[in-house]
Amino acid sequence: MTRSPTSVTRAGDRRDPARPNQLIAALPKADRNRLLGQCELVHLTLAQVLCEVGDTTRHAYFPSDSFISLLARLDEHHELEVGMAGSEGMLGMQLVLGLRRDPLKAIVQGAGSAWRIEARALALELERCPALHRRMLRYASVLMDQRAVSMACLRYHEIGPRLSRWLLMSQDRAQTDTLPVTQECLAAMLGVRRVGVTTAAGQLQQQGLITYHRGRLTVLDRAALETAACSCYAADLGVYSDTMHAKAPPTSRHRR
Amino acid sequence: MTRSPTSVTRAGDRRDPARPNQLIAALPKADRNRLLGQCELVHLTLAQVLCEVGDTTRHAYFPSDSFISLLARLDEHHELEVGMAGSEGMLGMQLVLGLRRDPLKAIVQGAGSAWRIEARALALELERCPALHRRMLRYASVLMDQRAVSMACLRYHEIGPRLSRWLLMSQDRAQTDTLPVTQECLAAMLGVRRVGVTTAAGQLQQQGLITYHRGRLTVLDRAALETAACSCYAADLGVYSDTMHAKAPPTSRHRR
DNA sequence: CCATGTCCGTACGCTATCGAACATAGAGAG
DNA sequence: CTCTCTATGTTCGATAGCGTACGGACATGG
Repeated sequence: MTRSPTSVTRAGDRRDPARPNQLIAALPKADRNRLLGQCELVHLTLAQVLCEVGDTTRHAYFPSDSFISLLARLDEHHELEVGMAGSEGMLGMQLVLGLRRDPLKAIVQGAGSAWRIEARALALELERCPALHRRMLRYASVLMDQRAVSMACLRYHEIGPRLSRWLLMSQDRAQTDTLPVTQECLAAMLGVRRVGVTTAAGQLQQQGLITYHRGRLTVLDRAALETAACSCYAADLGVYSDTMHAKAPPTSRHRR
Repeated sequence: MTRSPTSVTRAGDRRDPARPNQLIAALPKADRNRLLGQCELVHLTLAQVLCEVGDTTRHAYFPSDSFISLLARLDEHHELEVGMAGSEGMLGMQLVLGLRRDPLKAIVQGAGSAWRIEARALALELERCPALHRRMLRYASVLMDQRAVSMACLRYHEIGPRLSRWLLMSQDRAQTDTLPVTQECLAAMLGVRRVGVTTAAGQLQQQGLITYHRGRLTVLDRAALETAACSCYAADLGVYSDTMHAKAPPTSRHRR
């Protein structure tokens, strides 16, 4: 069950093999090791469903080179991605907030490995380690703020820029230029028709920013893609950076 | 600065004069009184701006019979309501999460009173009172989940049902049938044109569900309005109820 | 009583997107 | 090698909502 954190990295793909989860990596060494000692390393396969709305949460996941999409469902035909979790984040925030009911559907969008910890073990660690708890709560704040940004984005931005943003966010988390996504899949994430994706992606391809073929999409010109994306991509990064690196306010620690 | 919590209720309007803030009311009596002792009662006036994005948070607010809209801004002309806070909630969640930067713009949508506590005092109380902290974190979870619901709603539901939902949510928080809102204001909240509101509200009025005139909108048939609203209204209530009343998971308290 | 500003109704052209359907072609299985 | 499935491209009409603009009704205050 518990493995040494050094047995963690996996060879065989073109990603940075030493990439840790950023929520864990920045912890004090003792806390980090104790937490990792409670985790097991699991491999997440593409399209794997990690949880459905209403499930009882068994584990939290800290992706290293995998990443996960969080989906809200209205009904059969209407679902929408409301967030992503890669090495910068986690799945299972509800545990940090004291709850054990999965609020969203989670599917693996990028195959790879992740640290998995049991709900109970995480709860114990959170009690035991204030630094961990503080860091997770900051990430909760990031999630809320990013969700607000995404709401405005969803309302006011068009498919092309939103698609570009999605590709950039995915590329950041997948750490690879080639993403295994079909247009059908992209349409579901963005909450638009596949035809809309065909049009938008076709334009990006014509401009030489991306290329794709039967479920393999490759980013060719990342800089140009950043220009094509809406401002929400940069906003998201800014929120993460500002929030996670903000100075602690007075009395949020016993001394400062 | 500190006032007796019994000086709190105000006469002179048609709302339930004894309505407390629900986040505070359910606390153990000692904790509740200590918290209220740190609060001051303030009157919030319609359209008052409580904070802008990026401000340093000075206070948290616990509305009693007032309520507040939370707005995300992309630019001058594009803003969007991403949440509401009435007696069921609070403004200033970032303080609970260990941050002092306002993530959203907050404006008073329904005049009335609220308890206000200084950022530092709240932080101290949160450390001192685990029950308070737990309860606030649950509310954080509610906010996240409701935001996910609202995202899907924004994407897939039409103006009419969304308007109906907004009116119901406002009525719940205002505790009155008549709301002081113009169509211009509704349009800004929903992220649509005023003309779109004119059409949708006109239909609701024709059907006898509401009536309005120059900035005063009255709900006539609440039951019918609930039918006209999208499912997200009920979903929101369900999320709040389920989350706030959920049993604590194992080890989220030292004993259970 | 008039002037001004706010609020609401209506109208016009336009576009992004929808929903559905059909055609083509590559990839994988047998 | 063929067959089948999946991914992609294309087309069609329909529509909800956009941006803009104008006019009328009403309230307020001098």
